[in-house]
Amino acid sequence: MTDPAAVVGALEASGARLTGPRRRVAELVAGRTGHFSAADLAAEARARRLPIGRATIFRALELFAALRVVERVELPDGEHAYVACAPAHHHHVICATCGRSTEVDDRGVAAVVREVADRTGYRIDTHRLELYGTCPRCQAAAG
Amino acid sequence: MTDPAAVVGALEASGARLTGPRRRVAELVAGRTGHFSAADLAAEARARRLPIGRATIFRALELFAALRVVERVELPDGEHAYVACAPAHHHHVICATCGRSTEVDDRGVAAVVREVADRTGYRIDTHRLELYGTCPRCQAAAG
DNA sequence: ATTTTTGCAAATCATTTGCATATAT
DNA sequence: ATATATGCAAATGATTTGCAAAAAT
Repeated sequence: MTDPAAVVGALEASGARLTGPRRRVAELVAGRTGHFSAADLAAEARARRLPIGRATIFRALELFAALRVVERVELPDGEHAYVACAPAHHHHVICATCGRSTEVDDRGVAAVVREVADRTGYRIDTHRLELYGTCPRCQAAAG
Repeated sequence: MTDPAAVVGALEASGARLTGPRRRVAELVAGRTGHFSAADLAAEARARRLPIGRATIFRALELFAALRVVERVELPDGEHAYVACAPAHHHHVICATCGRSTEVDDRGVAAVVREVADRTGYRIDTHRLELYGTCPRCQAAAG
């Protein structure tokens, strides 16, 4: 549950046009707590009778990803999904039970990256860390 | 460039049947240094006139992934690919230029995972770390 | 003999694209 | 006005599936 305004703000800042469909996609994205697929958003749009074309959803998500207000992740089973996020480098922990995702800052990871670079001789430009588990709430529920 | 015998051995150990097509896929996989897609293997099979159906390649890769002799990764651009690997927990550094991949052990990552668990309250079951950069050879080539 | 695996072609699914129209600036 | 974004429907591309035939145990 992000603030839709954050997404809208990023759009304005980027110079991209603030259109109705994009606002609607932003709203759908902001309303999500966990990870979601393009198809999920399309289904919700259909259910809520929001006028947004399927292609537009893909294009909006691509744009949002470029603006870093959304991040594309791969779930452990190989499926593609997106999560809403703050525009800074970070990672996510994803709950396998409810799909909720929580952001994690870079602390510690940078050191790992440095060490890997030293040990392998690679120059490392990017990395991606995804963590999967059970969130506190689902642990309590299962408890 | 893995040993095809390693893949074959894993097959035997798992109780899966050791068939001609699977041997051939194992050989194709073993001959790869970097990451590859199912389509890459299919193309090579076609070129070398190895009799393997497209569906069988997908099925074999799925099996190998379950046996952990291959790992499915997502490249920075979102494409799916596979890399051959030893059946233990580890990560990969992938060269953005030549596609070569190098395995990295878990050192350091475990600590990061622990810290994230502490900070977020999640119980963390799995994680995936992918690193992208330029390998030593390509750095040298680029001058 | 029995069970698993294969190959093919058809089906499915996600994503992309062309293009004329509509909209934001 | 002008550039950009949209919607649709068609195209693409990857992966999956049904099913009868083939091969491994």
